[in-house]
Amino acid sequence: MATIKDVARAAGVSLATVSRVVNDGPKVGDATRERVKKIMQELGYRPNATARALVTQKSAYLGVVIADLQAPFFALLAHGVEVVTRKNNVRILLSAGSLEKDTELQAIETLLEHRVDAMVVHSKLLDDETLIDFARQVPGFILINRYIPQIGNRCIWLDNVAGGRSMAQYAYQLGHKNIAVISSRIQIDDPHLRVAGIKQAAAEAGRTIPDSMIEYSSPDQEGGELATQNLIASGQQFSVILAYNDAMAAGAMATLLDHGIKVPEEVSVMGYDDLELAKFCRPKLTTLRYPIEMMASKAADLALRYASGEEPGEGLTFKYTPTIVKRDSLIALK
Amino acid sequence: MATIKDVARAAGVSLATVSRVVNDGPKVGDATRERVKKIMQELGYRPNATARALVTQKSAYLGVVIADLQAPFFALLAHGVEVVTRKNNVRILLSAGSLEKDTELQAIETLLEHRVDAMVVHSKLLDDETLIDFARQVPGFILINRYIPQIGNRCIWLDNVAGGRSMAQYAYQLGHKNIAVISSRIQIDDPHLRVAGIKQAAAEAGRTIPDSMIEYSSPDQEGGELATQNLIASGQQFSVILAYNDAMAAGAMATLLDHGIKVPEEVSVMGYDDLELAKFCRPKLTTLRYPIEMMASKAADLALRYASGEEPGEGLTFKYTPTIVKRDSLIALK
DNA sequence: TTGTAAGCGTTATCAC
DNA sequence: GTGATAACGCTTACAA
Repeated sequence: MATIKDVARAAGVSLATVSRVVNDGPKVGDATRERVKKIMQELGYRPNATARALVTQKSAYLGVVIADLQAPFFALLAHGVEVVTRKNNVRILLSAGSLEKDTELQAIETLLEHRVDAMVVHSKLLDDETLIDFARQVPGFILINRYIPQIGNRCIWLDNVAGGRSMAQYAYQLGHKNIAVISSRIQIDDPHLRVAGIKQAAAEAGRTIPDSMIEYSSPDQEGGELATQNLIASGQQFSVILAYNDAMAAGAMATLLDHGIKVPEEVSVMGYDDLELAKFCRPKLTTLRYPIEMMASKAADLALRYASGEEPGEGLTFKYTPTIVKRDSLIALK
Repeated sequence: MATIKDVARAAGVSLATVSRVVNDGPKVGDATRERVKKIMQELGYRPNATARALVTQKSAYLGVVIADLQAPFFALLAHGVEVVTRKNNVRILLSAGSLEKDTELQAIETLLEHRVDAMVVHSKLLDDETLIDFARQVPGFILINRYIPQIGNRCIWLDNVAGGRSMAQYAYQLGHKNIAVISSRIQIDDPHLRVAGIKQAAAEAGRTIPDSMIEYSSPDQEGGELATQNLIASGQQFSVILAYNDAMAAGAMATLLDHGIKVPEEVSVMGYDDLELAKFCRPKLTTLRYPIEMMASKAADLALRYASGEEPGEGLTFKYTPTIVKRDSLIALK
């Protein structure tokens, strides 16, 4: 592939001049400029971004660390980032960490070796300390879906307690008394926070949710089915199931239906995330909207700005609160 | 950030020695190796991948060009690539092209400026010529979802004609006589090829599908709804709708149901893609499986191998054929 | 086993 | 306006 040297030679000018032309620099004669441009065209010259990054000390890369592109949730996250990188003429360097501590660390380290200017990191397994450390090293380091007080202005996160709380509040408000919960057994904070929110709302309503009404399972459709089977088998009475996410909710609905229990007439179901499937399953899922795409865009925007020298505001915080999306799977209790 | 120089100085050795340690090179004394490693640790040294790429002339990047991470189809494609890159310790550089000719070109050019070793490109708008040109320039250039004979061994593609054909064959086989089609109005080849396949099967069955039974609309749920409304409004008789993709099929089912037409008892519906939503919508969608993830993995694998010098076999071809996934939306006509 | 030095393709600081 | 030339951080012959 042709280099700047080849172009210079062919055009009979110096490297410096070609460089100026490439970068639309000032102080180049019109005639020279045209000539050089023509030669670049002919030679199919493409400036080497790697070399450029080396000398300018900025890569124009934004690193993204997520678990797995297969999950629609992460795909949406990545898309939110992509939209703003495209606008800023920055490239995305992708690292999937597949929900293991070492892999997550590895993913971040690799990105750093590639000297990304900025990064948007989704990490649930690394310790606060490690993450704080990275944040101190890299100005453009932004955490998404996690809040660490010491680096609060580098965190974009969803208030999961508020989320759980508003789910339960809504159910109580519609007259439901016996709430069942199907949560995730994955060892991260989110499930606990959401359940805590639910319990808080129960307490505020002068009620309690017994532990026997809370099932933990894998956070997918199958997990939702299993959890719901357990709930039904236990013989307990409930008029609504609050799910950890939309997939589990869909699984719950399928299982209820299989048992001849009408949704939402006999038992209502509520999801969490508002992914595409919430609109496609039947009945359409009433759920909590997780504005992950918007949050990811915000994260990318912030990462890029901090990377280019902007100082993070002191007490700044970027907390998002999920909102209820009313569809057909949750109705008032008669 | 510490450089190799800093490490060398602190360890009292030369650059070369440090470099050898970093690369697990041979001929380094054990004592020296340990000392250098310790210093690297202390200094938090991270080899600069950019500099390394410059001198070795290989970036360890694989570029991916897709339209938009928001679409589950493309997310799956990206995931298929990611799985392979992770295994090969290669990084993904992502470029979204959002279905515009210039943007697609731009995306490829940018990737080339970053000197990706390999690339997996989804391009529907660029001319054959342009693409052939890129393929000749870059050994690791692989096209996905498109077939260009001149560079057949660089193409991973789905046989859309066979796809359309098997949809219609299956419908005829189940006793359906009047087939309606809802296709995509996007100006790419795929819709035409699929419709051609459908017509071919019709001809083979001694039937024809009048143009009035083929509706073109946007390839999403809304488009499916619109197309189906038109079909119903036209007053024509049909017992099955073959859709361009799952989203349109879901839209069709919704509209049929809204009109009090039972699916599949009165009208059957068949999708194309087998995305997640096919399992979540009700009735569950009978559809054609598009093994995009597997195809993407194959593409990445191939790209990486060609990039590292392996010669593309001469007559090699990588054609995939979609298979029918039987669920609940399509039944035999009584 | 270790060190020296050239060079990868750029940009940027000086001169002229 | 244009041209030398020194970096940028690393790898890799070639010497020692």
